[in-house]
Amino acid sequence: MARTPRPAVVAGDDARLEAIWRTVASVPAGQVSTYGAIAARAGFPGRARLVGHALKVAPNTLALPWHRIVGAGGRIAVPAGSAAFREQRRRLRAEGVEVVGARVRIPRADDLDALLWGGG
DNA sequence: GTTGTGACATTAT
DNA sequence: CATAATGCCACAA
Repeated sequence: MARTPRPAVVAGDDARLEAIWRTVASVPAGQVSTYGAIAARAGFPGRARLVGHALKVAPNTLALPWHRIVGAGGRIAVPAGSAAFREQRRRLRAEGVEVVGARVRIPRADDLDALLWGGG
């Protein structure tokens, strides 16, 4: 048979991205989450970078709330001053999220979303 | 196959 | 709060 073991319908990489996309989409408006939390929720603890990559390669048609995903401590992960940064800050503020500099004023965002997802 | 970089996290200093 | 070091995985050259 073919010596190219290249499964056309392999769900290796795509499956992970889909899982992450779904988790990101599950973040409620007005609430922010972190890469680590999303990764853990998607089933990939410790793979925060994978989340970043997933968002980067995420098709625009999914309309994922990427602006609700911030770094640890509510730190915006995009370069301050860039178009993405302003866009994210603008969207977060539009959803009632207080943004100061390159940070969102959400106390213990990690614990909060974890509690929200774990308790209800 | 190695190296460098990255929309990251955590711990230590 | 900033910097350095380490871990983690995916991708481009």
